Amino acid sequence: MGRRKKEPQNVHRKNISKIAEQLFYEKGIENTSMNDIAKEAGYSKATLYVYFKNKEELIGILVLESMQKLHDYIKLALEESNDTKERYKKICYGLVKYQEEYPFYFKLVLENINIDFETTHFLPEEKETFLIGEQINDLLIDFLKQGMECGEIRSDIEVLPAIFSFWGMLSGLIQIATNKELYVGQRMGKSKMEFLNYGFDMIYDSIIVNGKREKHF
Amino acid sequence: MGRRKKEPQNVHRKNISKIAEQLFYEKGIENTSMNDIAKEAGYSKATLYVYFKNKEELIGILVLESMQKLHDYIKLALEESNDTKERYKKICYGLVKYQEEYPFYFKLVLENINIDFETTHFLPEEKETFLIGEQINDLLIDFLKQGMECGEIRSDIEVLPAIFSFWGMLSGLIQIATNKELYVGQRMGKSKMEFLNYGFDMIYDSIIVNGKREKHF
Amino acid sequence: MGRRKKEPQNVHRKNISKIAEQLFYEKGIENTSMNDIAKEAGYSKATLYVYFKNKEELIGILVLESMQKLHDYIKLALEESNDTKERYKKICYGLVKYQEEYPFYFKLVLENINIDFETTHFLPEEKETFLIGEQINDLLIDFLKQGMECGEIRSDIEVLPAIFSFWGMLSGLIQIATNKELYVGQRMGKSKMEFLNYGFDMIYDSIIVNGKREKHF
Amino acid sequence: MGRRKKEPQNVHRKNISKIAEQLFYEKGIENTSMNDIAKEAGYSKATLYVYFKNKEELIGILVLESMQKLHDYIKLALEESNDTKERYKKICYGLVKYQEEYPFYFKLVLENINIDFETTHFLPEEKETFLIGEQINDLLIDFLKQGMECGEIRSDIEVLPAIFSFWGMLSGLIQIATNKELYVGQRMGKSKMEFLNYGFDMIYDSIIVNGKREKHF
DNA sequence: GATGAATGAGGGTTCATTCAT
DNA sequence: CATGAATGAACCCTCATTCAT
Repeated sequence: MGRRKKEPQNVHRKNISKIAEQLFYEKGIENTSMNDIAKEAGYSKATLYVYFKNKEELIGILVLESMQKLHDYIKLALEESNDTKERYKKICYGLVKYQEEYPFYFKLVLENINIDFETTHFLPEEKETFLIGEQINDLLIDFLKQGMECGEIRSDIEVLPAIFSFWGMLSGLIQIATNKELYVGQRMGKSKMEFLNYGFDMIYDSIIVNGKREKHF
Repeated sequence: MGRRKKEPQNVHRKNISKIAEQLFYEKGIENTSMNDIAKEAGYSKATLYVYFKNKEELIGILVLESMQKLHDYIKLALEESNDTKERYKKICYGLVKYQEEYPFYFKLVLENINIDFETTHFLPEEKETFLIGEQINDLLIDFLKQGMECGEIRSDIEVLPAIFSFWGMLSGLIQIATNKELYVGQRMGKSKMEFLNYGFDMIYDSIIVNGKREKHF
Repeated sequence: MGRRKKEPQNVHRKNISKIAEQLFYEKGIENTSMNDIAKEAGYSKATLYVYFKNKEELIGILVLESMQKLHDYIKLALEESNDTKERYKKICYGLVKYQEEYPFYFKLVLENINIDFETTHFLPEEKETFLIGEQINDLLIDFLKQGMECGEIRSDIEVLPAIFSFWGMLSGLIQIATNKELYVGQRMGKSKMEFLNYGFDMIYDSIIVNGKREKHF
Repeated sequence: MGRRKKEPQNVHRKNISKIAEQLFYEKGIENTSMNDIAKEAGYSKATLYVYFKNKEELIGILVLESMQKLHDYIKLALEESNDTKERYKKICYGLVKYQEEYPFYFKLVLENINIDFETTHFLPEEKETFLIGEQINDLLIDFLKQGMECGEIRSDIEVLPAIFSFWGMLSGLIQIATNKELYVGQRMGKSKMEFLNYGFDMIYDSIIVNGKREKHF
């Protein structure tokens, strides 16, 4: 293969990380070799190491980028509306969009937000990752508080536990919706989005004030 | 080393899979080599291949066993009480117990229940795994239906979607409770179990009939 | 290639280390890959790792073995005679023999005897290597002391510095005799052994009591 | 980065070889990559290949340079005095100085002087290296002959063998003094230089005429 | 002349698996 | 049945070197 056209560094990094993300998602990190990534991306194995110090850094950067994206999605969702339920749904959709765009990151992020608290050794990227995770939490805390202030959300809710429960439930829901999309379609006659909406509403019901629950569907 | 005492096949399989399970838990599947398992279990590496066709089969069987345990836990949970909320909580605790006992498979199972619909190639164990998954679903469907019949659970609920939502939410919750146990403790002053109870109650609230919600905590 | 005949472990280790020694000597440690060794020895690369934990261990064991051999040669030399000069020459010949039999070790050993004093981290082999090095020193110290007692060797000599000077001179001499064998032959008309004897005598002259020097050659 | 100022070729070669020399010393030739050299010297990796055909040539030139230095040291030593012992000691100190300045090449040179006789392939630099080696020999031959003429050095000595023995002994001595500096200090209470002087005197004793030996120390 | 970019070849090491016994 | 022994294939990573600009 001939030499590559001169392109800005960044293009190559993007090329590579894009492919890496794909392969990591499809086969798992451990089962994706640098060789695989190189071949699939059309570079030489050695070239990967020109753009990334090692596999670890490649992963770290992937996670970091994805966290940033996730943060942006949620921030945007909250800015688009003032109505609590609408904002909630927008957040959910943001999460779904994120999951669809960065399926691999999705899994990773869920496993990593804040977890670094327990770790003593931080790579530079990991530190940043942790910070963005905190920012996302702050965004959600604000959302919840505002919902409570305007009387839409139950005031007996504890903010932090609720946020974390949210995270767990929503991500679990999205995960299952993705993994079993076909099954859901065949057995329930629901599209992934329909199923998700059902679940999102279930979750919302759990936090709104008593009188506001609607009959679903 | 001399030959091993003649013991029923099954004993050896159990010995091996027990150790494997342990190691998989401690170090992850990818980071546990057949060598590790053999050494720890006190067999020769080659002997592992007498009892298991390959690593994949070993894993498959482990997953299968764990699914069976999960099924048993849930079945037991449902038999222990007739009160809907109690049964619900018992199911949740069963899940937690399962997660603690088979932390490693927890994720695997979540990704595997039913998903095989989409797969063309089935190992024998995978087929069984799938069947047990179905049985678990059936158990939960019955639970939900009975809850609706006795007027505790909202009747406007669609059974199948609700079950799957449950799965997603509960597993997501448990996952996060486990991954962030330390964080939860430090920032919320809650133990893992306290946090989980909070979340379980949130979820339950979403399915019970309107008037029955209690103030939490 | 078919499977290997069953031979005692030790045979394989010897096979491998023999070849390794050869290659290390010919091309240097750094320029000899495990692959080279494997190919030359007729084993698969992976097989090397059955018999040696890694390259480092292979080297370490090589050094250790060679030190042992050296020790034995010197011990033998000292036991063969009681005459100081004879013993001295026997030691020299022992060194030469050792150099010819283990040319690679020769270099290594010279660089390693005692040097580990300066190192903080010891591999098990390194410790042993060091100990054998000390034993060799002790042998030589005894020899020198006995020579002084019987009035053959100058009594104004400081034992330890003399031993170390010996080491340096003798090994340097042998090294050059080996490296420049051809040159020595062509330019001096001397065989390697003749040249060495010349040098050995020079060195001996420096330690004997004044009146005993002979005219050389 | 902008282009480099136009400077005479030679400056760049010096810059590079200076750094290379340093790194080779610190980490060894094998463990010093062209990358390391380039970075440390502030050039691009590719630029190194503008000034040196390859790593081998870079090393060759370094060796050559060092040989030249050694030659100069010895020449200077001989010019500084007419007294045989003084000249001898000056030569020794010249060698020590050389070893300290070019520790890494010391070994290389010892292995390479004249050895190329046996080699069929000569790089241009290697040829020169060989010639300087010869010149050094000539210097020493003259020294020895003059010492014999003035009655200080034993006349029964064969010049060429003695020279080579010298080389071997002195270099061996210096090598050991360097490798075991710490050990020598701890066990003998001697500085490297004290130890070396001891050894140098021992060697000198072996070539002077019988009556002139002094009691040492 | 100087360099950014790229790479083929190879480094040590591990692993799941096989086969003769 | 159980295993010691062996290995092909793969893994992450590094390096000297080249080439278009």
